[in-house]
Amino acid sequence: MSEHIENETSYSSSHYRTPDGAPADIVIFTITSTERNTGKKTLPLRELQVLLIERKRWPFVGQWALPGGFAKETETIQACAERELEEETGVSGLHIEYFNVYSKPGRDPRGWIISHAFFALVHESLLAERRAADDAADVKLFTAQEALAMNLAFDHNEVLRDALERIRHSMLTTTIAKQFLPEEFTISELYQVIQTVVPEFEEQNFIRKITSTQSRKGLIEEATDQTGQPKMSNRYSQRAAQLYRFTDYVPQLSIYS
Amino acid sequence: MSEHIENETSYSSSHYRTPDGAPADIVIFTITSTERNTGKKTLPLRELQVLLIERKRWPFVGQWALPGGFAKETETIQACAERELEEETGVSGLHIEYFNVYSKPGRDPRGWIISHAFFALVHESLLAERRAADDAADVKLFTAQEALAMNLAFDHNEVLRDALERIRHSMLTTTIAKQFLPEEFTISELYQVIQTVVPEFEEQNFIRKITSTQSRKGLIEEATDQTGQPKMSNRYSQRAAQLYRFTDYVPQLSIYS
DNA sequence: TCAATAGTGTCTCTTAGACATTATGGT
DNA sequence: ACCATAATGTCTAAGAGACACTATTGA
Repeated sequence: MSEHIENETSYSSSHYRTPDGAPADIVIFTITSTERNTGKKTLPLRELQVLLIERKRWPFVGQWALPGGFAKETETIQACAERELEEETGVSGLHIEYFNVYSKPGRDPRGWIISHAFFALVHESLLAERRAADDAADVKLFTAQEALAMNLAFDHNEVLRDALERIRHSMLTTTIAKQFLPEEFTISELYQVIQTVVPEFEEQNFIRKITSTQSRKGLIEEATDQTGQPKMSNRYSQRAAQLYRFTDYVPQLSIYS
Repeated sequence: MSEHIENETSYSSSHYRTPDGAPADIVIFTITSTERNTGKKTLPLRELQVLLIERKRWPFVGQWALPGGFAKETETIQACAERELEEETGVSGLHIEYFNVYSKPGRDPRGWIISHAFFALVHESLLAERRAADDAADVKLFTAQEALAMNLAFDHNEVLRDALERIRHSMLTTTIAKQFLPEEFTISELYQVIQTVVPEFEEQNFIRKITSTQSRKGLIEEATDQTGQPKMSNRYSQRAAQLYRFTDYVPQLSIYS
């Protein structure tokens, strides 16, 4: 067997070129809801949005980019990403997930810089507050389609595309929908959130399938008040709708069963 | 909004500490089959194995580690991993997949070294040949359990644990089983491969579910010869078994439907 | 009373899940 | 004839999928 690179590259051989930085970039997703002003109560319009920042320094001055920053030697890449996310939202403990590394030579004019990409799912209320509190014009939400059509800095178009693919897959296979919903939500809200991220998603008998606790093994459960009475909401319609909450059940999928 | 790190860390500020290398480590999985020597034809014993190398240099001299090596400035991390995999197997074009980054401070005594972990799925024939052709004693296959119980170099125990979790999940949700199977295989072979990676997997009516093309949408199809006759195999039993092949159908899973 | 959302009835066909049973063919 | 593997029969209960239908209530 041939020598392994890791043996050849010993501690003393510092004549090898080393990277010029290890950044984390974050695709911050949120779903905004805007009221439709008909006379009647209606379901809001929901849109999948991405937070971008306008660059002020070389390289890519004036272009929009994903937020991010360089990791320090004393922290993990994940910690770096969490720190950046907190800087953008003012809140910690949000859902953040690593999804890919970007290392194409020349991707960053500043040198050999391998970027680590995360996506975060944030409830709109957090970003709305943040934007309101800030008067800088260089941070904005764009719809996913808008952002994809822009000419982003670095290879961020590719990063964003990959992130979208990932979130679409996760939306259908995990319970990340809860990141975009209040603790207690109606079936329509859940359905709308799924459709916002995955427009192709369509289930005629959605309410039936998801509430038939036998097959879904209790993915969601009815919300009740202290007296055990079912909690209802009429924020979107005259007729009140049952509120549900996610349980902690983690569904296991399989193509073979 | 506060300044972003990426703006503060401009091209000229090279006073920041930079990483000392960007390696890729590869968890090379294979499934070995060993004949049971009963008089009768039987299904072979299958085991999930991992390729490890014994380190010859500082750090962790004499300890077992995952194969890997440092990326060059002129290649992507993925290309580096593919190169390493080809060095181990002598073959290119194998299934290789990125799954995580490891960046805990101090994980590598040589410095600030952020490692990128891949897993590869290799048919046993490729590694068997390789081992036979090579007289070095520092490359070996271990069963997954053995490897996990060892004290591996760096944080490779953690990497291996994560890789195992990932491959177990992928085995049930994607068609990676085909990486461990010949082009045409029997239902028992497929079942055995799945069970080797995911011992908990048990389906009473496996053959029925997977061959009922209506629900599985033709995940696999019967292998036939030139005349359209079904191809059979009796390598594991007296009664010949139908051979199947994977189609290119990619199943879409959802917890909501 | 209408609009917009919430939810149920009903039907057919398919699938899940559990077990029992039959098929094959070399040693 | 036996054994290990391959495959089918049969039954029940549950679910998928399609569509029509009823329920609620503020403006």
